[in-house]
Amino acid sequence: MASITIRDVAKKAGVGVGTVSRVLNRNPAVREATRLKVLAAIEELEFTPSPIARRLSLGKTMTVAVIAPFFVRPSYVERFRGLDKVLSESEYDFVLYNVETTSRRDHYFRELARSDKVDGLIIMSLTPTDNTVESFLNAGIPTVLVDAAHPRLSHIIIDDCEGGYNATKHLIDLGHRKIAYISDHMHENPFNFQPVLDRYRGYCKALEEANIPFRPDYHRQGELSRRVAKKLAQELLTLPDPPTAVFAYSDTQAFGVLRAAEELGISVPDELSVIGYDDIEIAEYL
Amino acid sequence: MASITIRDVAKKAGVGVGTVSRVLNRNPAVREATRLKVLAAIEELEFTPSPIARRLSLGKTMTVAVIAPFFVRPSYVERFRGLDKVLSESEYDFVLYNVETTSRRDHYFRELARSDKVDGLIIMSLTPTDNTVESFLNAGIPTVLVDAAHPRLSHIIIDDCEGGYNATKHLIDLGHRKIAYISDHMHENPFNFQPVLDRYRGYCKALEEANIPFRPDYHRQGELSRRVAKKLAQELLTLPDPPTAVFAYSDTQAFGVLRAAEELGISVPDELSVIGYDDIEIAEYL
DNA sequence: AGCCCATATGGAACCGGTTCCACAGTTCCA
DNA sequence: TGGAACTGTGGAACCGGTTCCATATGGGCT
Repeated sequence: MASITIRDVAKKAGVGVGTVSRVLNRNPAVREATRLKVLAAIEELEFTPSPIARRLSLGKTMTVAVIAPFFVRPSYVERFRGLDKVLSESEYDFVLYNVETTSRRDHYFRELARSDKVDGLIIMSLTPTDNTVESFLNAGIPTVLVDAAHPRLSHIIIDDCEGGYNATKHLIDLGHRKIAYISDHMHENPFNFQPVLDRYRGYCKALEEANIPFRPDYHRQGELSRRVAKKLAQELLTLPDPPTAVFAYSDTQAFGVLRAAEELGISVPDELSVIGYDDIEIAEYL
Repeated sequence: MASITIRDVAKKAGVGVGTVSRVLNRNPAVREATRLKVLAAIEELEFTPSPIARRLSLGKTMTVAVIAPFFVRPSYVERFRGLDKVLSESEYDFVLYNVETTSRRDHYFRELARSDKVDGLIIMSLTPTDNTVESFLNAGIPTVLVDAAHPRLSHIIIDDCEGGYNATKHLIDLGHRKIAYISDHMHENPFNFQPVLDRYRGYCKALEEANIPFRPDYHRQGELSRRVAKKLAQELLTLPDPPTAVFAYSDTQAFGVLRAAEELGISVPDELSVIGYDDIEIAEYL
């Protein structure tokens, strides 16, 4: 309650505030005897330093922000686990900013470009504009993009074009020629998700290499949900000339495809090959 | 960068710092003309107030902490979405503390009992000791438990005993008498998860009411994973007198049961009834 | 003994807000 | 016309740390 400050400790230990601060920060220029006196006072008063005051005088926030769209999706959750693992061993907190609309995204981008709001920024699957990037750089905030790229920022990306290519190639190698692709929306794609475009490019490239003409009726787009994917798969599988294989943009959608096949009495993998993407934990069920 | 403070604004607008602060806080005791002068200066200098300094002088942290075990599990992720929805509309940030070991839990409990670390605390599925609760109350930190209870704290719980009862009763009503239960570990249960014990009690209660004797060989415990649940289900289904229905503690485990049944060529639901718990999103696939 | 330097320590100033007290300027009524 | 009451405003003090400068102390060297 009535909080105990470094000054109380200093008084009790009969030293100056600077000395207490040095003890707290493990500054070696403190005589052992003094250090013990201070530690005893800290112990006795049950003093713990105020992180906020520390942040103010240090000019650091000890906070890393993570901006991610749709953070309930399994592939993000897995990444958070990794972040947590590293950050929980450090002094840093991590604050999650979930983005579900472009206005929310822009809001956070503006907000966090304040140099004193966060010390570091991890942005997932969102590509900031040049102006926004400029504002991060000006504010001196280290920023890393994951699943997105920008020439002036560090980034980690998956080669989704290669991934889409490999998935499609695999189906071709299995002997398929009629390969459909169910993807997320490519054009009304509010965040310009790079992976959506890349996997599609990979799909086209693999077809082209195998001299299989691209069939627009084999490419369906829809919201990233099992329900919608199931509907799209039904459309595909009831075409006069249905595909023999389906490449799904995400594992979630692959489940929808499986469900549709099941309902239509089409056996997987005997009559239809299905391939997903992401390898979320539940995928093991397949 | 060279950050702009409220004093710079005050000088530029030709007013005192108190007035600038009042404008920022929408204090009505400021004459309109003055307010406009201040706003113009703010605009011109591109001033944005430092949240940390604000927190220090306010003595509030504007932060809500959420402590949860195994936050990658779908049922938690769904809850975070709800938290995010509310908090993102407020001025508060939310910081996630993931607990995977008891030492981590105790660490956070100790750490966060500092009155100046967070303004509020949400604890999921973990039951703090009386001493810990005392420390939260002393520090004046509003605390809410979710999926756990304590006489001195607000809490939200699911009646897991009732849930376990209903699930089991449903199977009994379908005509089953040989009902197995696959649960999480009940005794080497590091966090004393209440639901684990309650669902079990509900299961026993339903059996008892129907005069079905409890059979220890029908109750298997194991780690909360599909893989382990599958193994346990295999054991159950290959008993000399196998159950005709399985109640799984979680949906994740129910998937394991389905997988085991499939591999053994046992058809669900014709030859075996399976019921899960939680209704995570993927469960719809069933 | 006298001087210099290294080491330890005290404490004021600072980080950038908020708050509260004091005071100036108006308004209003006796 | 004097003064009480009210409104707006300036700015010092404060929140609780860190940092840096000044000073005290002690040892080693000539």
